[in-house]
Amino acid sequence: MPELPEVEVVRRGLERWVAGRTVDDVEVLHPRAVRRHLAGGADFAARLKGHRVGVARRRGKYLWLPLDDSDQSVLGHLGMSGQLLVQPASAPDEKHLRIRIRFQDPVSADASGAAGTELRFVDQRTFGGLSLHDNTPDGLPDVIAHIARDPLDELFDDNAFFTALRLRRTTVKRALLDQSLISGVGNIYADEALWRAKLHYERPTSTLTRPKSAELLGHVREVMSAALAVGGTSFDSLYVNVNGESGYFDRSLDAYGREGEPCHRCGTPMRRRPWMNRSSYFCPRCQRPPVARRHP
DNA sequence: CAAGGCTCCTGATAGC
DNA sequence: TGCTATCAGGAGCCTT
Repeated sequence: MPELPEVEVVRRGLERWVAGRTVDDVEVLHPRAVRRHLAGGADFAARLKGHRVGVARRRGKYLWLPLDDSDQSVLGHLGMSGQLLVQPASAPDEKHLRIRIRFQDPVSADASGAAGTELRFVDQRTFGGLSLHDNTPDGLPDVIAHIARDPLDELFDDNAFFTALRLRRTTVKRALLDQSLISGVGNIYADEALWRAKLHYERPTSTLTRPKSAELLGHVREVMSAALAVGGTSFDSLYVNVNGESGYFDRSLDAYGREGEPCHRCGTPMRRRPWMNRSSYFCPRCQRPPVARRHP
């Protein structure tokens, strides 16, 4: 389940292996993988062919490849189970291969070592996909203009985030997952940051003090930076990075997936609660539920 | 307009 | 054994 750190690992892989290469041919093997490209798979393939791709960029969980010679970008989202793999063209197709992008490689071997490889979008659950979009003046694909900057973005506005939290009538975990407020945080790192901050997931955002909000944001940054340092998290065989390597940050998770196991701070068995058609993991002692107020 | 719920999808696993 | 139910969940879209 790729969140910001995993997507950043993929972005770096794309920068290393794909930047500067020219698209030779595109095969769309599953229509759902291009469903955000409204003109369809054939149009997507035709429009990409012959274009040179630039350095991959990322905002939150979205990443995109700017096309050097146009004002458009190939936008990608990994969804639940998406992978972008750089594979030798001779490698057998993956079971869930959805899109293949071949490049025009020089006949003579170049220094990058990328010659002879192709980019593959593999996705079991088909929540992810690729699509082509016009860029905004900021160089952002237009369809993600509503996505907030992520907490590792140096232009992320901490004060605006605190103000928004105070004004929202919602709970803290919903706010962390709201990509228009702060992007890149998913269910796993939300639970991790809330555990570190000793905050219950249903705490109303309007009751957070500025220092507590700052502390929470600091924990979000720390947990993401730690994950990035080890190459992202992997919980099953579905997620691997751009070169097919699994991450291993899951060994150091404190909350997510630890139902019944002792809290790493106080030893109390961790709990899991159904929440928004998914799960929230928390320590019932360290993360006390908010006290209901009769007249808010 | 903000907030919250629904839905898309496949495969692993549990339970009967 | 083989079927069904449940769970994993990002984010667009719809309703309230």
